[in-house]
Amino acid sequence: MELYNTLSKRIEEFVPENGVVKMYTCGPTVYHYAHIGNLRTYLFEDVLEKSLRYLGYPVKRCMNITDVGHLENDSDDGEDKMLKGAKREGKTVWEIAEHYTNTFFKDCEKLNIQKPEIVEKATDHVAEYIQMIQALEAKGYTYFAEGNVYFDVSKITGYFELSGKKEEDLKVAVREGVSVDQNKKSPFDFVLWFTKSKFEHQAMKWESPWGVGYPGWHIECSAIALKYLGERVDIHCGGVDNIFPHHTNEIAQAESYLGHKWVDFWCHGEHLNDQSGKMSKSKGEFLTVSLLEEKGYNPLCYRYFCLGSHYRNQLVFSYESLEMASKAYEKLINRIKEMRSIEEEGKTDPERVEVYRRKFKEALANDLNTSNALTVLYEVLKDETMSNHEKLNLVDSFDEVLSLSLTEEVNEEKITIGEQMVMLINAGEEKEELLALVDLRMKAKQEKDFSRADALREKIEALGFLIKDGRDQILVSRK
RNA sequence: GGUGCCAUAGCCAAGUGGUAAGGCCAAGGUCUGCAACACCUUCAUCAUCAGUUCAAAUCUGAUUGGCACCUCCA
Repeated sequence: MELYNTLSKRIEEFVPENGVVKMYTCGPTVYHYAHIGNLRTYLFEDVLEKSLRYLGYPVKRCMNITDVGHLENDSDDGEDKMLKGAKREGKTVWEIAEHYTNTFFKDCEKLNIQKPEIVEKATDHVAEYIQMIQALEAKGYTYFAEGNVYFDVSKITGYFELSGKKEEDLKVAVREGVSVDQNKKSPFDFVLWFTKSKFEHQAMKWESPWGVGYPGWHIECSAIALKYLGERVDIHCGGVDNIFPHHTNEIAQAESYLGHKWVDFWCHGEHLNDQSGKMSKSKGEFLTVSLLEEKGYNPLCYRYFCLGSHYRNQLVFSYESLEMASKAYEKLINRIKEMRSIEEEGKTDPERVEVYRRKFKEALANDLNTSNALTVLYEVLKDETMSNHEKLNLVDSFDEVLSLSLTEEVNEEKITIGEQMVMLINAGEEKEELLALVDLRMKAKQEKDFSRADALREKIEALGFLIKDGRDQILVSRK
């Protein structure tokens, strides 16, 4: 598989160190709802994991839940995000963390994002952080100033490798609202452990050799990854914003701790933007999965929308685009549903099937070209030399990666009313009622009472079904 | 100020030197009592300029425009 590696800035052949791919993905900070931009990264990671499996690599994946408060910035005047969330909602930080962790996974579920095999909370690993920081301290990579333990960037080389920046080019505190921590020897030094809290009600704090406090915001991922995946990680993912400083600092501390290279591939997902730029929780409309649902969109439309683009391209969200994706997705689903309802004894050309399977794999193996993978899906649907049965086998197989719920079981039933064949798809409990309406409508049509027939069609639609007058049969399917 | 990414039809988007995939929309048509669905047909020379080459959307340089990163962030 070919994958873009942020470390080398190029596409490289990915080969796991030993058989199983050890994959670490930075998880959410659970202080608020995730917006669909946040979710785009998890979507990318989901597709990556599933693609690896599809291509034959077993995957062991770990993700953290950041439930410990991170400061809004590294200096003294930032606000603690968890605490801010708690204040906003009148809950304890622990309640906030639990609530938003749950909603995060619910959102993921709606987008068919599989929960990673290992999910670990930051607050459950304080002992590991302390142990790691102590080890770094013993090796001389840290210093203590004004109550906080800092990582000393000057002690290592290659600090800027991942970000591809030059130290002299980096401006400190260039963004508004970011101020410089005067205790640092170098502006790039970062906090490993805080003991100084200006928050009187700081709820999350722990005993440590440096005093009561809480961990810095880079140490958790490294420590959790080390504990569950061992000393070498094949792929470490996150959003592009994590490249600097989060992942940069992770490399610094983890490799200093280990004394050798830690992560082989760094993979980053680009952001979802709105028309004015990067989507954020504080600016513009707060686009959540629930909001999309409220507006009548199936969350999987959003998944389809993202799959149509490349994970390393910035993608601009607009309702127009979502609408397009939504239509395309519904069409796709209906087309496949219909295919399932039509029995067809076809001739088999195994080579043909293999060609598509190979093309699909090639698309994925080409740095996750999901857009082309979707094209292969459409090619399969269009292929006239294959039977529906074979096509559906491929569709089901592709959906292991695409996860667009293309494989949904169709409950079909053929019923003859008089001379007319009626095909019911997913009729469920409304079956009898539907049949009665279909029957009435047929009679109305025979009597050329079209206004009555139309009224009956509307009734059927009101029940949530579509009726199609085909040549050989009337098709009634759930919308 | 520094750095990086990007610019393909109304929209999304593939393409990485050999003459523009795919999807949505739109238009015309077949079917239909009408409609929906389905199906068929049509719909771009790739931001601009210059260069390299037998050949460029694809390489080089410049220009213009957009976005991002430079300690909240996916």
